[in-house]
Amino acid sequence: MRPQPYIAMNEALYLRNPESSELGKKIIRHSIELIHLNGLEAFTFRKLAEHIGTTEAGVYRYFENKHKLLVYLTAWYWGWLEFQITFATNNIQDPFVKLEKVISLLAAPVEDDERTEHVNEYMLHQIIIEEGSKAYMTKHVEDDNKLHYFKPYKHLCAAIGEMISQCNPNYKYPRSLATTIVEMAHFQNYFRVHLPSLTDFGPSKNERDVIEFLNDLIFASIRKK
Amino acid sequence: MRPQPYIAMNEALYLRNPESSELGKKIIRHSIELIHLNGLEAFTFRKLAEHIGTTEAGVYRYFENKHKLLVYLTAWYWGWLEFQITFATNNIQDPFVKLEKVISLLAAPVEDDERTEHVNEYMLHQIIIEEGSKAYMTKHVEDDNKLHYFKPYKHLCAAIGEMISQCNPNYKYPRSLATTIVEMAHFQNYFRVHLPSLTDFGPSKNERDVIEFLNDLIFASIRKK
DNA sequence: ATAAATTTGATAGTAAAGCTATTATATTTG
DNA sequence: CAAATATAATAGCTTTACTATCAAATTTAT
Repeated sequence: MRPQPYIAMNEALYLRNPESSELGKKIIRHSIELIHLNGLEAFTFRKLAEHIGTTEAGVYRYFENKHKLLVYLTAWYWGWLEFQITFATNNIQDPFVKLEKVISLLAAPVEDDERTEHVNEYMLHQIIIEEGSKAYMTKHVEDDNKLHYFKPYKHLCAAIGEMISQCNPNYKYPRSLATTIVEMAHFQNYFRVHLPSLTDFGPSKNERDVIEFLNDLIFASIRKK
Repeated sequence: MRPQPYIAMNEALYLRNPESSELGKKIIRHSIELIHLNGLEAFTFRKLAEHIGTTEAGVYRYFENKHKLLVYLTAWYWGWLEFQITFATNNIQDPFVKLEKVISLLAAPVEDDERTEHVNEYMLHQIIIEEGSKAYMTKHVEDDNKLHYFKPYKHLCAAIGEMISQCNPNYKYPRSLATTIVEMAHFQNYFRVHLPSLTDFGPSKNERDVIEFLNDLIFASIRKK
């Protein structure tokens, strides 16, 4: 019996809660579809509105601009993923096994979670890989950070850092290693697909290779000494 | 006696070679200044033209659009950095020492290279940290890749991968580890400055911490077994 | 069941970004 | 000095990003 995931969202990210109405849920569902299909650059509120069958002004009533919508989607994703991780590692005692599980969940393909009607997690995962870092790679990161936009991401990284410290309390860089795991889970998969010569995974290979690489990298550091 | 660095640029990146005229060099110099100051998002050819004292159309004669200009700047940076690395590791025999030097060059602050009149490498380095991944995180990566836009980046990563293999011919992921070094040298510095809670480097700490983290991470993997 | 409140749709409009074209004037080069 | 090339000046067009207004529809509270 898998419980219904509840993702608490920062209210500063939206003008009207998209989960509270049909139009709002449509905005989420179709923005994921459109960004997944054409990328963030080509995505506009006008195109989204046309796609949904509403008006531009209608979308603007929910989100101030497309950057906030992207941050909303990334925050949602990290919240959802931490929920998955918590659930999947709940009854694992060994922190090494726990961490291995986390690496798998980060680097393996994500399947659509049917419990969340209006969010396609498969597509959202792809969006996070391709556009996720743009959420915080801006001149206004600091402001956004003060408004706690990145809390779910930071919370997840902190949790992973905790696991690392449990594996080896003397390891000096648990948080930096945690962000390395998270970022590299995505970057290596991105390179594997789009710029394969930057990786050691042939074109025919799959995500297992990325997971093996990360396991090798991370546990060599943690186990050392 | 440091030799004059010559950075060979892919001609597909520009309409007119910016190095071939005064206006062209001004475009490079001032776009670096403006992107460094306000970020890529706020940067437009109109503002650049005003800043230089020319017209928008004048800028468009050199670069098709701001994405190609960004790719040009990143390609230039990676070309310049590989030149620095080649020069700095030229008479080092030990591949471990070589790799350590590379990590330093990647993660330490960059000073302006006075041999290059129209490029401020300090600012350009900051731009690469903050905007660099946007050069290949697009829906048209594959097309851009076919036109060899990312050659300098890939060439540098390949060279680092070579060094890793020299350190340990049995290490299975030299190229993925190379991209991990390059990306993390930038990401950890970005997080250190803008989202410090994602790292283990306090706010007062400097780039040395990032270098130590990377050395610890990389050599644990390579030396293993 | 109906009045009040809220949500949505339709329409309009503005400023800036992104890009192209044309012609005149400098400047360089042959 | 003529020819070729580079730059400046101006204009214009489409799209993006965003705001405002008002009417119609739907929900909710009494």
